[in-house]
Amino acid sequence: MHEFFKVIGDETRLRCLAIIETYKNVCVCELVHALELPQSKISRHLSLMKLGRLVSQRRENQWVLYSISSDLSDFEQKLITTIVTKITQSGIFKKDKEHFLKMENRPQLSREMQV
Amino acid sequence: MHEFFKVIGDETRLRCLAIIETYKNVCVCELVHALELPQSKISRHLSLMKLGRLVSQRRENQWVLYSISSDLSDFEQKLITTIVTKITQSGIFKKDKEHFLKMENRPQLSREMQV
DNA sequence: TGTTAATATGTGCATATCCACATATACATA
DNA sequence: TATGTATATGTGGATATGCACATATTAACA
Repeated sequence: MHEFFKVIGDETRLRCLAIIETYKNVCVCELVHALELPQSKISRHLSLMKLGRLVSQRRENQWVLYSISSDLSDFEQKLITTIVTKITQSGIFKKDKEHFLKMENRPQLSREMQV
Repeated sequence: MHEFFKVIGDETRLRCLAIIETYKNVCVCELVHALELPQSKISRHLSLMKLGRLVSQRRENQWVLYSISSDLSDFEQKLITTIVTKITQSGIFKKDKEHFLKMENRPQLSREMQV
């Protein structure tokens, strides 16, 4: 249980989680644009989140899409929803979302939702 | 926000939090007995939790009583309740509680609740 | 096959975290 | 004042974490 919180106890990972939870299937380069951080940094944090079973990945052509892991417990699922809902109100996340949406040539990815 | 999760992203701190949330006003030596860990370890983790504003302390005679901080946001308060309720079901916490209750010469402290 | 875009990883470094052990401090009481 | 109990902290060492930079890997496509 503490492992779960350890994973989200980092700003970069929390911001990634919020974008992924919001847009459902997000590739690395979109996160790089949204958070304005080096690609290697994003990639490594995603690896950690994958190790912690918070997210899973699948490849779609040249992109690797990350999404919230489907084999989380109901408790963990609900926690993520609750937390992300809260984060969404913060200034940082609003900027991340802006940057995400303003990204030029955003890849056409299969998403469950477009916000 | 991630700071909050960083604090509870540690097993010792999560166990302390659960005992404190359950028994309301808990001294260090009770936690030492409950978790069966060295006093200095417990004390340091409590310091971290205090730094993170999760708990506050007050002295009562020779004891220092820790309790859940009262100036947490509603959101954080509710999170703690939710999380502790979940932890309470785990084997580790049941043992901690047992040890807490079996402690000999448990100091007579002012508690809001006796479980 | 060569090039480009997307992603992952090797590496070295700085810093943070966690721990045990010893010691200091605070309080109560004889 | 001396002693015992409760708590906090100094210290050094082991390990983990986070980062930037460079490079490797994978896929698409000319």
